[in-house]
Amino acid sequence: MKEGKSSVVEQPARKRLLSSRQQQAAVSILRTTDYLRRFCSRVFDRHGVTSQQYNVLRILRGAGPAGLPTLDIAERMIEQTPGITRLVDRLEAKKLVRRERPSDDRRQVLCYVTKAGLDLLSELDTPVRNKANEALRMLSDSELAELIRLLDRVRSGP
Amino acid sequence: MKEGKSSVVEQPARKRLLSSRQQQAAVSILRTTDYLRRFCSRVFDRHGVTSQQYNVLRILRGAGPAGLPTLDIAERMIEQTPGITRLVDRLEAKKLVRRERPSDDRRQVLCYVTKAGLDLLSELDTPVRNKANEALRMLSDSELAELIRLLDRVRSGP
DNA sequence: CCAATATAGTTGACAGATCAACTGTTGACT
DNA sequence: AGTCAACAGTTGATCTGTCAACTATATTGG
Repeated sequence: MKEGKSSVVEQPARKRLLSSRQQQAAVSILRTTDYLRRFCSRVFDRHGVTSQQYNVLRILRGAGPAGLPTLDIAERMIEQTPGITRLVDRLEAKKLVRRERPSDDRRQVLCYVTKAGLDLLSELDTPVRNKANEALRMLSDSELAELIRLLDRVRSGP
Repeated sequence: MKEGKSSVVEQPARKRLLSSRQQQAAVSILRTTDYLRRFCSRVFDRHGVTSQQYNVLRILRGAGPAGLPTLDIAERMIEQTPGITRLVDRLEAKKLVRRERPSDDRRQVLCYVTKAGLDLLSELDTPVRNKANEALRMLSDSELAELIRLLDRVRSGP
C-alpha cells in the first residue's frame, strides 16, 4: 500500500498550491464537470450516442418542426464545437436527423429531428433527468438555485 | 439579420424546457466549464500544450523530485482519462517529461518533469492565473468561497 | 450588371481520445 | 517451487475533434 494516497474526489493537499481563489474555483468547476460526465456517460453509451449528439438532438427538438440551420445548432450547444458538420453527419447516418437545403437560401442546410430521433430522446429523458438528480442530490433546492445564480454570473462576464 | 437570435452565453427561453432544477444546475456547470476552457485555450495553444498536458506537468511538479507512477498521475487529473500513456508519450517526445522503470518494482514507470518542463510551467503560471482571475472576475471573494463550497459538496456525493 | 465581400457549410489532413486485448511483473497461496 | 490472480502499463483499431483551406450561394456597392 502506498502512503496516504488520497481519493480521486479530493486533494486537499494540492489545493494549497493553487495560488488564487479564482484558480481554486476554476478547478472545482472543471472537476465537477468531469464528475457529471462520468455520471451520465453510461446512459449515453447504452443508447449509442455521445453527450454532444444528445445535445444536438435536444436542440433540434426544441427548435420544433421549423428545423434549424446547421450553424445555429453549433451556437446553441453547451460545448461549442467547430465540428458541427460531422457531428450532424453522424446523426444523419443513424437516421436520427434529416437535412434539407431550402430553396430560399441555398447556402443554408436546415436540420430536423426525425421520428427515430424523437423516440430516442424520449427514451433518454427520464434516465438523464434521474442521473442529474442523483449527481446533484447533495444540494438542497435553495443551494441549487444559489449555484445556478453564481455560475450564470460567472458567464455573464465577458 | 435573423429574428431575435440570442447570444451564445444565455438562452433563457431554453432553460424553461429543462425539467428539473438539477438539470438546470448541471447545464450551468457544463456551460461554465466550456466558458473557462475557451478562456484559457489561447494561453495553452500559444505554448504548444493542451490543458491536459499542462495538468500532467503541474501534477508532476507537485510530486517533486520523487516522481510519480503513470497511473497515479491519471488518478490526480482534473479530467479522468484512460489515455494517460499516450498523453505522457507526447510530453516525453517534447522533452518536458522523463520516464524511468525503477528496479524495485519493474511494473511501474516513474515520471518526472524535466528542467524544460519546469521552465514551461513557470512561463505559464502567471498567464494561467491571470486568465482564471479574469474569467471569474464577476464573483467577489465570498461568492467564490461559496461556489467552491457548493461544488465540493456536489462531488462529495457518490 | 458585375466584381468584391460576406455567409453557410464542407472537406482533407492530422492530432487526440477511447476501448478492448495484450505483455510483463509481482504477490499470494498452496 | 509453481500456479494463479492482481497490478501497471502498453498497444492496435477505431472513432472523434480541430484547424485551415475550400465550394457554393447571397448581398452590396459602383
